[in-house]
Amino acid sequence: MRILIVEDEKPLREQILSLMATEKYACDTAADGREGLFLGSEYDYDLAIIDLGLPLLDGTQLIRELRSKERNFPILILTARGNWQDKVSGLEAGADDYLTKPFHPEELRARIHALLRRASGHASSVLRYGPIAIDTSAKRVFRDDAEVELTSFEYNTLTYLAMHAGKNISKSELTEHLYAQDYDRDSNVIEVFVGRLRKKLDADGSLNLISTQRGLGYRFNLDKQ
Amino acid sequence: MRILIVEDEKPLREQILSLMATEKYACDTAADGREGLFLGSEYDYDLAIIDLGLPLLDGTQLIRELRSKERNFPILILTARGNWQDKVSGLEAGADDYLTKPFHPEELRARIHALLRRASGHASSVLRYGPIAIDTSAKRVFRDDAEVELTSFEYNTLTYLAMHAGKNISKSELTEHLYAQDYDRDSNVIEVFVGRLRKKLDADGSLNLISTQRGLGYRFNLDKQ
DNA sequence: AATGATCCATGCGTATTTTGATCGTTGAAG
DNA sequence: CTTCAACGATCAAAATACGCATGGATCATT
Repeated sequence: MRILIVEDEKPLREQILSLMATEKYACDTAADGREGLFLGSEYDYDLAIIDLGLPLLDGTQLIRELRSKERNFPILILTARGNWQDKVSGLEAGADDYLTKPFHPEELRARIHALLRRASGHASSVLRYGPIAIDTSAKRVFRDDAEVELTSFEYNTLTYLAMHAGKNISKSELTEHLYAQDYDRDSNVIEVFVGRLRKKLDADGSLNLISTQRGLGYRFNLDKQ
Repeated sequence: MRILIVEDEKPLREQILSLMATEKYACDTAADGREGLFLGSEYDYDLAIIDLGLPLLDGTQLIRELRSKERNFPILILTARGNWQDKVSGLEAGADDYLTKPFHPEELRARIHALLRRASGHASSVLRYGPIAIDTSAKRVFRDDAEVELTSFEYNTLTYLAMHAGKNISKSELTEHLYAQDYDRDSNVIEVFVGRLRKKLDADGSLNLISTQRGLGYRFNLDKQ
């Protein structure tokens, strides 16, 4: 999951960033609205966290611009306490949720998790695909009720594919969502991780869990239940 | 599109209903929260419009119940003017947008459109041309509901032609769109791929899927639906 | 420092793409 | 009605690019 953080106050920005890091989300940051607009227009994020009080381009305006460009990833806005009008104008501009500063890290984590879950069209936090179950809140994976230990990249790769079950996902789409901005594109990490996932979750290949469409990408082949 | 309307005041309910009728949406109505819960649990709507002030079961509670039952169609809530707390608790319960009463019919229409559009953002965008279906987000192609496996160049050639259905597309236009700039022009790759597409998708030629306009290019002959 | 995770380089096998040779079609000119 | 030339279709072989496995290097975390 790739997240855009637009926050002008450095300490808060860093705090959010490190929180996101513990969750293993790939993050890009912007310190003002204009930079946020650039990044948000340029890349396909899974979620954006936007402070409403921003220099150069107001948060509300930023959201409006992003929405008018058909960027429709979920947006969580941060507002100063008690500033009802701001929240509402933010929501009106197209934000999906808000959080008042100061906030508990735990709460931010929960809201982001909820937004990501909803955005992917899954209501429950346990995704079932035949014998494979993914608990997205605990970040644990099971095959036939036995837990399969995955590393965080293996887990992220799997969930991204599973949340787009049936679709061909190109390697570049995977790298874009699993890694932050500056990532060396020509590498075969993705192949390696897909290989590991196949080995760990479908060693004998009987599930045909992840198939490769040469030139088009990978496809998670189990139906959601 | 099927829409659930939960509103206790009869005049307003009728007004919304007639507005929705002009939009050709199929609507069910409920006059209280309990009835709303029954309908919302029973049927799979594309959207629900819910007034927060409801008899028998509060709107917020209704939303919570629906969400807990994994009904995740978008929900638009109606609130009395200036009742900030209500909006927020409604959004918190799982609503997607809100509108304050009284409202302009035009505004309700716009918001519903926006919500439906957003909700369909995750549905796969399938282009249908008679018996041929192209799922552009999954990059998969079907003929008469059976999947046809295409290679990436075959797929790209097909989608380019299909997205310009009815028009003559010259071979040079195709090469320009399928290849990076400097491509060796005198080659018959395109002919080969068109041949493969015809064989895979219309082996007996009964569809006349892609016709050749000698000297001008190729034409995809099915109408978009 | 030790452990585990992630990343990178290599070589191999194979699906896909490209080529080139040949054959079929078309439409205009003789 | 033929002939001809230009264009497109087809096929199989050749070239290529792609993905995979593997093992070792690097990086992060403890």
